[in-house]
Amino acid sequence: MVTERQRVSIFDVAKMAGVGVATVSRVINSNPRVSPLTRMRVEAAIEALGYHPSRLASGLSKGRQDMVAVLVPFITRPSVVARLEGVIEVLDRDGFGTAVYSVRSLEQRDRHLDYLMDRHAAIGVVVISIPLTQLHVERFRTNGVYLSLIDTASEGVPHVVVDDRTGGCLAATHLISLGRRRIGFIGDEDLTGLGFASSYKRLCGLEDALNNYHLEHDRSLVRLGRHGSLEARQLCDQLLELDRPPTAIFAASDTQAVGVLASAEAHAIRVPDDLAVIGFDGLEISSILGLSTIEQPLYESGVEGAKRLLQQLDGREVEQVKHVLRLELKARSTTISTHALSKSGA
Amino acid sequence: MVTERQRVSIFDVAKMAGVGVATVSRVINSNPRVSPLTRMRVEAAIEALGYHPSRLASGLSKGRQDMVAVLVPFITRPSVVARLEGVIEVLDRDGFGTAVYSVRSLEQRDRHLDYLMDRHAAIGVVVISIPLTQLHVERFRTNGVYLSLIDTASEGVPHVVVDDRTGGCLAATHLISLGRRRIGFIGDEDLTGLGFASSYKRLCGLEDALNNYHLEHDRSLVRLGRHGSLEARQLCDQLLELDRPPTAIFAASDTQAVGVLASAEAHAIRVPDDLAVIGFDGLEISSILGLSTIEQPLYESGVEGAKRLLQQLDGREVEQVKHVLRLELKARSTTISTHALSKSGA
DNA sequence: ACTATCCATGGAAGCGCTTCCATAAACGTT
DNA sequence: AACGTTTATGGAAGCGCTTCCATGGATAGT
Repeated sequence: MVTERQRVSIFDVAKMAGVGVATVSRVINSNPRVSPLTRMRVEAAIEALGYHPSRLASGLSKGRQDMVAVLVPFITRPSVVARLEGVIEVLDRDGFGTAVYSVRSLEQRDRHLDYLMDRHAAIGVVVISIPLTQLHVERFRTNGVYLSLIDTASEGVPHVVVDDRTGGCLAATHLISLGRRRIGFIGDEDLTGLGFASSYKRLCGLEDALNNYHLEHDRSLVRLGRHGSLEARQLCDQLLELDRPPTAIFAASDTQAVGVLASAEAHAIRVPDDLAVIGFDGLEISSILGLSTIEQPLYESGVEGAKRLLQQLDGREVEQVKHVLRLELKARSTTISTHALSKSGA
Repeated sequence: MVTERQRVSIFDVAKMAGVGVATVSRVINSNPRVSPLTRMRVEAAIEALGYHPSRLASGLSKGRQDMVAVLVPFITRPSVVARLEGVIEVLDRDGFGTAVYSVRSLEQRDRHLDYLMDRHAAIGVVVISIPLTQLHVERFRTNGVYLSLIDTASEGVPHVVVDDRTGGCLAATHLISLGRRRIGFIGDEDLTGLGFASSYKRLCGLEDALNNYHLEHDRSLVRLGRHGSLEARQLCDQLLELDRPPTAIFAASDTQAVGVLASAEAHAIRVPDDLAVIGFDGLEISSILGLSTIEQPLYESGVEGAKRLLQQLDGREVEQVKHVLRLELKARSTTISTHALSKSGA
């Protein structure tokens, strides 16, 4: 272990500057009640000593700290990361640190949640895409930990979401309007028990659309599996090898749609002629691949979610508990024939 | 502002259990020097009161805290996230929280670094893919903050890296061995001033390979731009529209290779027949797309990097300051004709 | 000129925890 | 039975900061 230099504390600075600790504290916290001369002396001492205030001590003393926790599932998913980026950016701009807690199981969710309930583990927490039980929410309230939800909702807690069901309907309606009738669906199977619901809601949206057109929904065209391109490709293989394969596929995410595209290619099935494909999310990959998709403002959801946490910290009421972001259909070359499309497809 | 319940402290627990605070502290920290009976009484009181120890107070008192900071550039890049995931996982397993600091500019890098130098902002920091100056490193040492580097190196600081240059050589050699002579390169231009070097090193590797075969390197086939599929596609467009377009392209990352593939498709250029394409990283997308690539263990680099930080925290010397992870050529259908390849390509 | 304010400042009491030290009880030893 | 050990436990002093309160000098109001 390295022999450590004795930490320089506020006391050392005070001594060197010939003032009291209270004054040093005022300087650090930009309290105006310090004469310019004194302030300069203190600043000089801080500089000379290479003093850094201890975040821990300050937090303890103030009874509040500058760390916000973010709970994220499967951090490798591009949609999650895009949201996270928005969160981090906003928090950083306001001087808060972001502690990321990754959860991939119920056990992990509860462990982290338990930890965070402690008022001092984080001043507030942002939850991305993980449904919370009413019990959790209650405990947050009891413990006085602020909470902001992204892509998940809970009674009375500020949350920013999109309408997945309507999004699903939008996607399906697009396919139907293109004359497709046999629409396959590839989505997530929730093996974690965490209760992810967006894939399911999008499927409901698909059925809504079918109903609107008085079309029967062939349940055998629905395939659920682990989230991922590889898994989606396998599921799609099953679909395409059916006696009566679908003429269109709606994938619950762009990631899965990529797998669908790969499967189609492997089966030498032409897209969009023989198979129309649409995804969900609007990841960069969709625009590169010319993948039609329902685009949602991921980054922005993070920004918005973080802002709403900050509002609470400031003691302001969040004016609009439920914030709904809009969805946008991006019709590209996996649903619309290329010659009918402008060159770029973006 | 919500009226807050008075926080329950260790003192309340002690009173309720009829013991001293020291004993409660021992129970919390699983100190064996507590009789089973007393332990039970204390635990009951903790439960009854819903007590949670304050991390801040504990950290302050112990003079160490349980938060590790991770500095990451462009958190949305899949390669960065994969590394980050490894880091988080290991730290979490050891009871450490992970504070993520995203840096996209020099200013941000320095601001975060300044902040972290304070011994108490984080017990240690893991830096991913961001070159540090000798000055920074020095200050870390002076301030007694532990440091572990991933995908970047610094004299005397534990780091885990791959040999990008050799990787580049590997990729290029593969292309050359396939009979390709005019090899284009699409890589990163460092607009941030942060000094990312891997793209450049991979380019050097390409030249090494060319030299090995006594081939001339046509510099006009090198195109650098912002990291991203879209940008890479544009750069590739330029290359493919040349009078003498390249017969192979080495992209500095899979993300960029995806852009290359899109460009080739738009130009109706057959891959791999007319154009062989190879990427770098081994992201999931490469295996889905059948993209040849140089695979590096990203997740593992995070794991390894975090472990080395932990070793330092434990006061153990890191045995091997420089840890080199191996690279692996994945030859798939963008370099090798499909019929010569097994079905899956993974 | 005298009091009522205001301001810059220092002292000291916490914030909630850990840990050193002291104490007393329980144990084993000869 | 007297002694040295070991063990469970409590008290109290910090950890480094913020902030309430008090103080004294300067300023302003009448």
